This record gives sequence, structure tokens and C-alpha cells, in this order.
Amino acid sequence: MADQKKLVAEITSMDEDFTQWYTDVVIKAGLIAYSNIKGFMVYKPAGYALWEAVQKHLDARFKAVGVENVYLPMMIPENLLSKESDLVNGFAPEVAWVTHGGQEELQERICVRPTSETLFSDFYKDEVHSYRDLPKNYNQWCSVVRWEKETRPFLRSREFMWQEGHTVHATMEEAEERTKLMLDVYADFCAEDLAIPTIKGRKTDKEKFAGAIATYTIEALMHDGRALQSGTSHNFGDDFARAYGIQFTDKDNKLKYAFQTSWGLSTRIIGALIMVHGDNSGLVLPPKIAPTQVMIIPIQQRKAGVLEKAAEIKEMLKDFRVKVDETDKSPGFKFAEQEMRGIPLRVEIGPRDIAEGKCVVVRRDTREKISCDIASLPEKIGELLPQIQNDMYERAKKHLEEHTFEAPDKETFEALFEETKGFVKAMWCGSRECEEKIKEDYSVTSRCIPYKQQHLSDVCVCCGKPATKMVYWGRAY
RNA sequence: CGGGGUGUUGCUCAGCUUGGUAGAGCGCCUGGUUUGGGACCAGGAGGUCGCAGGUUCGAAUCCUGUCACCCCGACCA
Repeated sequence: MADQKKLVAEITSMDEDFTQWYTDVVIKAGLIAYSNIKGFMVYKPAGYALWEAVQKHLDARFKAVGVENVYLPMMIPENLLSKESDLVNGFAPEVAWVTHGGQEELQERICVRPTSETLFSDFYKDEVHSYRDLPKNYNQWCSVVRWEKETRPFLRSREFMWQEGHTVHATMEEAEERTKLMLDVYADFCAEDLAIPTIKGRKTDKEKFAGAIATYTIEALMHDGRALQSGTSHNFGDDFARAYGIQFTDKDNKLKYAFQTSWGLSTRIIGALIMVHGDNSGLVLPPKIAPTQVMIIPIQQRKAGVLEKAAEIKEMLKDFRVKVDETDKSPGFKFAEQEMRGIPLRVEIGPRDIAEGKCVVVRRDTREKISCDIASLPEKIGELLPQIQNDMYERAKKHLEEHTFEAPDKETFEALFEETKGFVKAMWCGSRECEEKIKEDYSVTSRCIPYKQQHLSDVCVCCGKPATKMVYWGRAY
């Protein structure tokens, strides 16, 4: 139908070109604008509101597990950054340097933080003296800069907002416990608030954070079958403490090095939100984090009583995040606009409805139209929003399950990556050589060694030697 | 960093070959008619043609340099 065509004309179909679809949605849903410098973007109200919602929910979850917020400087002197060699080597290619203060050249270069392990460590060395000072569970909300060569909105930008938690503990066990606890917080947040199912697991040594003993990750699967690392949690052991001199006197009156963790989740998660739930009409937002949950769209709004009724309905729904679209656009334009922005529910109200004491409620996720008595609208909305949240999670979970495959042998592994898109579970011997060969041969990387291990076969899918672990493999963003 | 491409109004682009008053569509503003899946009519505003230099009576157009961005590689805790 001509009308149907017109409806989607502004967004490239995701089946035709997923990358272009993503860019179209990001721009046309009004989330961001590009700036003058590559890789830096303007967050418009709709985009920033999403980040605020993420912050609100995640911050509450942090506070519930004893985390306190702090703020550390954005600048790091070179000598401080250089103390931990793994970290420096890992980040050196993408650090932005400040060389001048006003007109004067600085004695020592200063970098814009790419991450703050060094600053936290330097800070902790003066704060921590006794076992009584431990643990410290600090977090900061900030932005960091990494000079990436290839950038994409939300997924890889040169400046991005995130939170980075940094904790210090008296024992290795306690640090490990905190590392895993925070990964659980991320996974629960994704599942319950964002309706995004993830795979929890540990990174291989090749893929782990520079300077970490162990990196844990949650991996999500996008609609095009590519993986997105959505949150990571690292255990540093006492490596950083030794490099930066964080020592404390323990109960046994002995001087010991402290154990540290760090964990982060960034604005990249907004990319996940778009690519997990979005469709060919634009964004689809889960009700819990949708900045606007219900949009009331008056029809023939110049007719007497229509706008008044819309305002009345808004008042009835004040327990929800609700707005009225009073712009002078045609109804069809408003419908398309509201769908583009992913608002979970819309309520249509026009003269015809008013005469019958009814209105039309339309779900964004299924487009289902529901006729509803105006009097029972608050109750109906109260039922629909959690229903949508739940259905969105179930759909995403089904997609994840249907795009996760098992490869008991090399032939199957090869065939799966040729024919399908998604995660492939396969056995691995644990060697870096095999991991690199697999990347070279199939251009896929190890995503994680999942908590939930299965025994698919006795041998490594690459070299045929005895296998030690089952690994999720996939193409990643 | 290597290969290719593009810079003209808020956006998408035409004009350049063959130099001669800067164009279209969309969007925006005003007024009116409309409104149940992207409405219509009339009028209006908006551009040092990426930047610098050169050739010329005259440059968006030709020449030289430079910058930025995009695509494909390489790189990407």
C-alpha cells in the first residue's frame, strides 16, 4: 500500500542495511546531533533523557550494594599514568594529550582520562592505612576520552559518558566477590530495567582489560546477530596496589597490599537498547526507562472539547510519565513521530471517542489497537506498561536463544559462521594461538567463557587437543 | 596509516565538462483551509559555494595548496 510505504520511507529498512538503519534511527528519533569534531556528539533531550534514566536506575542499584559516589579529576599527569605498564600499553594509542596551559608549554604532558584506575589508585594510597579503612566502594559518573579511529554514535565515540566504580579490599576473596557482585548488578539492570537478556561470563586472557587478573562481562546480542559487550567488571588483584603503593596494616599487624576492582557501564548501552528492541519504524523503548511512557494524541484538536478532554486524560494518568502532543501536525504525522521515538503507548482521543466515552490505546511494540473506556484508562495503562516490559524481554530472549548455536566440531563451527548470525558455543583448549587463528579464519572473537558451562565435546574446535572450556564466539561491535 | 570519494541555505542534492546576476525539493516562518496513518493553498525568510592563494575584465566552475568529513582496509582495553 502506498500509505504503508510512506510510513517507513524515512528510515532505511534494517534488513536492507542494518548500519544505515541504526544511523537513521539515532538521528531521526532525535537522540543526538553530530558535532564539529569526529567522534564527539551532542546529546539532544531525547538522548540525554535515556542516559538519565539509565543513571537513575543503575545508581539506585549501586547504593543498594553499598556504593558511594565521588568525583575525581579529568586530567592525569603522564608520570602517574605510566606507573602501571599493562594499562599504559593498552591505552597509549588512544590517549588525548594536553601540552599547553594557555600560551605556555607544560613541563609535563597531561592526558585526558581514558579511564581512572591510576587516579583512584593514587588517591587510595593516601586514604588507606588500616584494615579498618577497608573496603571502599566508590563510583563516579563522568565522561572519558579515547581517540578512536572509527567512530559510531553511542557504540564507539571519542568522548563517552559512563560510570566507573573502583573498590579497594583487604583480601583477594573479597575483591573477587565484589567483581562478580557488580556483574550481577549489571545483568539484573539490563534484564529488569532495559529488557535486555545477556550472557554472563569471563573474558579470555586475550580479551581481558589491560592490567586485570580477571575480567567478567555481560554480552548482549543485537538484532543483526552481532554481539555487544555491555558491561564489564575487573578484578585487579594487588597489581595496582603494588604499582601505586596502596598498603595497609592488617589485623595481624602486618603491612599488606590492598586488592582492587573496577567496573563500568557506558552510554554504549543506549546503542544496545536501540539495536535489541528497535524496528523498521524506529525506536522501541521499554516502559521502565522510557522518558515518556504515554503520548496522548488529540484528533481534530480544534473541535470544541478535544484538547480539554486530552488534558483531562493527562490528569487522570498523572501516575505515569505522560504528555499530550498538541502540535498542529496531522494525526498520521504524530503517529509516525511517536513511533519513531519509541514511546511505549499512545492514546488517541477525538470527537468520535468523546461521544462514546472511549479512546483508543495503541501499543508501540505490537501496534495492537485497544478500545478502552476513558473511565478505566488508568487501570488499563497500569496493566499494559508492565505487560509491554515483560513481552519485550521475552521477545529479546527468544531472539537470543534462536540465534545461539552449538558447534560440537570444527565442520559445524565453520558452517555456522558461514550461514548464520549470532553466538556459537564451542569447546576451546585455552590457548591464545587457537583464539587468534579462529579470529583470522572466521573473523569472530571469543565473547566470553560463560558461567553456565556445557560439555559439547572433548576436544578444541580449532586444534583438536583436549578442551578445557566452552566459549561463546561471535562477531562484535 | 594505505586506497577511493565528497565539500553549494537546517537536510538531500543539481549547477562545474564549455568561466558571465546562486538553483530545486524537503524543512523553517506568516495567514487560511484541514485533521482517525506522514494534509493542502498563498506568501516569505535563509547561502562570504570548506579555507587560502593564483589565472582572468569576471571564478561555485580553471590551476596550486590546505583542511574537514564519508566509505573500504589496518587498528580498536
